[in-house]
Amino acid sequence: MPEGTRRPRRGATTIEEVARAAGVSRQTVSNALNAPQRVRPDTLERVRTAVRELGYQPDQSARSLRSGARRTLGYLAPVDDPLDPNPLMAGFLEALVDAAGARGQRVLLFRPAPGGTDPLAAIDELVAARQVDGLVLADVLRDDPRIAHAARVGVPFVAFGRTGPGEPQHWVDIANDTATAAVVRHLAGLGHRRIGYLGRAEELPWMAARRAGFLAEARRLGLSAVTAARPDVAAVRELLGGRERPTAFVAGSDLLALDVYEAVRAEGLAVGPAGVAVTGFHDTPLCRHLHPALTSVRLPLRAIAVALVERLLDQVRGGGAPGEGLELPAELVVRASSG
Amino acid sequence: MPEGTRRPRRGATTIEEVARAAGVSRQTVSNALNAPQRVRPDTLERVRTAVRELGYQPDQSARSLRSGARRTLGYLAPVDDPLDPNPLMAGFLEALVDAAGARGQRVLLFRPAPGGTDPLAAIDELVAARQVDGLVLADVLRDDPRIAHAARVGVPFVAFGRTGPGEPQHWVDIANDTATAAVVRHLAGLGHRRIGYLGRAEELPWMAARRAGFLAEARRLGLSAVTAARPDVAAVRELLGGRERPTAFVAGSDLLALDVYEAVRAEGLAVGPAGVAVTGFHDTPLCRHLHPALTSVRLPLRAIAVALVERLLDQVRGGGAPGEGLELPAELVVRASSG
DNA sequence: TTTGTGTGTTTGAACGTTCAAATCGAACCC
DNA sequence: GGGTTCGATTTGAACGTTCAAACACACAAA
Repeated sequence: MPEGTRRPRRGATTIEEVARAAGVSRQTVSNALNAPQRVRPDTLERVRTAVRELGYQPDQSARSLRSGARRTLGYLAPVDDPLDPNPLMAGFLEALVDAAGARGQRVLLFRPAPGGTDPLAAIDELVAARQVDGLVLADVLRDDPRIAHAARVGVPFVAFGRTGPGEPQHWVDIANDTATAAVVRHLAGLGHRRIGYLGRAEELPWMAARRAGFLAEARRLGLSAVTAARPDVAAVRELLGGRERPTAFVAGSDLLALDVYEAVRAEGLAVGPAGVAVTGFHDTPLCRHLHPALTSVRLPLRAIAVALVERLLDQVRGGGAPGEGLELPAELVVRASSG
Repeated sequence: MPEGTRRPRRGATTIEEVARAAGVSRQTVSNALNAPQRVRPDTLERVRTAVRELGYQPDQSARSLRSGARRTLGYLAPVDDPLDPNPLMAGFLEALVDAAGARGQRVLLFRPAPGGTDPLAAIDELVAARQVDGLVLADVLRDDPRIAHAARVGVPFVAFGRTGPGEPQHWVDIANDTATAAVVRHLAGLGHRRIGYLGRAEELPWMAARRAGFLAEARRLGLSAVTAARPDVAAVRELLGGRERPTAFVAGSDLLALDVYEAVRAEGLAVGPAGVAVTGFHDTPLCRHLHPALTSVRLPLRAIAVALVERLLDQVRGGGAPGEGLELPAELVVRASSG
C-alpha cells in the first residue's frame, strides 16, 4: 500500500472527488445516486462512469446522519430456550438478510444482554442510538412484552408470529392450523383412520394452533384422533400399545417426530406407510437424514421474510398505515415416512 | 403522542440538550461518556444525572461519521450448502452477538447476493460503505478466497477456522483432531478395540482434521480402525456386517451419527455400550432427542466468539499486530449412546 | 510578582452526506 | 422582446458528534 497518498484518513473516496472527476457538483452526484430522473442522461452517464472508476460508495454514517434513514433493520434474536431450540432461526435469518438486501437494507442482529436484566432494554438502546429504522421480532408469544414495548416506544416493527387483539397487527405468520389440517388430509387420503398427535408446550401459540388444526380436521373427516398426554416417548407408546392403535402420528415439530420414531420401534413396529406413518413440522435438514426420511411441513421462510421486510418498510416510509396480519400457507413435503 | 413538541425530527435527545441541562458544554458531556477520567467527579455526576434523566444516547451515525469507529462488526454468513447445513451457525451467531455486545459492538449480518454473482462483492460493498470496523468469517475453507480478498482490501478480519500458510493467521478454531482423539480414548477406555469412522466431504478442513485425529489416535493406541468408504448407511452396514465388526463408531457430525444409528439397527444390533457405541460431533440439540441420547463433542462456541471478537478489536485498534492462530479445546459430552 | 505546569473546560472546525433554496439557461407564450 | 415556466445544476446550511486547539484557573517554583 502506497504511503504518501493525500486521501483522508481511511482512504475512502468521497462524493467530492467523484464530483470533481465528473466535472459536476456534489449534489449532482448525490442526485445521480438517489434520484437519477432529476439528472440529464448524459450527465448521469458521466457521473456513473466516475463512480465506477473510483469505486465510490457513499459513507453510510454520513448518509444516515443527514437523511435520518439508517438503511438497517434490527433483528431481535429470541432468547435461548434449550427446550425448544428454534431450528428455523438459522434458515429464517438467511432469508431475512436476503429479503432486506433486495430492498437495500442491512440486518443488525441483537439480543437482550445475557445475565437477564431487562430484556426490553436492548430495544431501547438500539432505538435511542438510532441504529435501525425498524425491528423484526420473531418467536412472538401471546401478549409478548416486546410487542407492547415496541409499540410504546413508537419504533416501526413487524412480528413473525401473530400479535394479540389489542396490539398493532403488523405480523406475518404461517397458517399453522391449515398446515396440520393438510397433513391430516394427506394421511386420511392414504387410508389412515386413527391418527395420533404429539405436541409440546401448549403455551407456544404456534404449537397450540397446530394441535387445534389437527383436531378440527380430524373431527371434520370423522377420524379418530388422540393426543399424547405428555411430550415424550412413553406417552406415545401408551397410545401405540392401546386397543385402538393409531396407524399414523402427527408430530408438532421434526424433533418431536424423533420421539415418535423411537416409540414406534420400541413397540416393535416400523415407521412408514406399511407400519405407522409419521409426519413432522418445519422441514429441517434433519428430515432427509432420518430413516425413513420424514414427511414434514415446509415453512415458506423466504416469502415470510419478503413480506415482513415489505411491511416494515411500508411503516418506515408511510408512517401511519394501520397494518393487517398476513397468513401464508405452508407446503407439505411428502417423504418415505408417510408415502 | 403529543404533537407540539419542539424537539428535532425524530424526537431524540441530543448532546446539546444534555449539556444545557447539566450546565456544561457539549464536549464535557462527550468526555463524560468517552473519557470520564478527564472530568472532575462532581461535574461527572451532574452530567450523568442529566444523561439519565433525559434518556440520552449518542447518535451512532454522528459518532461514526466523526470518529471513524463504526462500533459494528460484520458477519459474513456462509452460503447455503444443503449437503452440509451448518448446525453450528445459529448457536455461534448468538455467542458472537453476546461477545460483541460485551465489548460495545453490534453485529451486522450480510451474505453474498443470491443469484451468485461475485460472492466477494458483498465484502467490498460493506467496506466501501464504511458500515463495519471489521469482519468475522466463518466456515473457512482451504485457500478460501474470502480470506485473500479481505487481506487485499485491507479490512480487519478474523476467521472461525484456520487460514492457509501464506495468509494472515487471524483465526480461531477448535482442535478437531485432538477432539476426535479424545473420543477414541473415551471409547478405548470402555474396552472398544475395533472402531469405525464415518466422515464426509474430505475437502472440508474440519472434516479432514477429525478423520486424521481419529486415525492417529487409533494407531497410537494400537486399535483397529476402519473408515466407511462412502458417507451413507450402506457403507456403514458393510463394515458392521464384515468379519471384524467394529464395536464402536465415531461420526464426523451429529447428522452423520443418524446414519450410523440406522445402519446399526438395520444389522439387528443395538446402539449403546452393550451393542455398538456411537459418537457424534457438534453437540447439537438433536443429541438429546435421540434414543439413546448421543455422545458428542461440544464446541466451545462462546469462548470462540470471545476470542474472535478480542482479536478483531485488537486489529481495529492496534493495527499491525501480526496475529497468531488460536486453537481451543472441545469438550466431550458423554451420553447413553456410548456410556 | 513572574513564570511555568497542569487540570478541567470551552470553542471552532470538521467528518461526508442530503435538504432546501438559489441560480442558470432554454423554451415557451402573448 | 419581456415575462413566465420548467428542467438541470449549484450553493449554503445542517445533521450530531468528536478532534484539536484554545482558554481559564489554581497552584508550585523561581
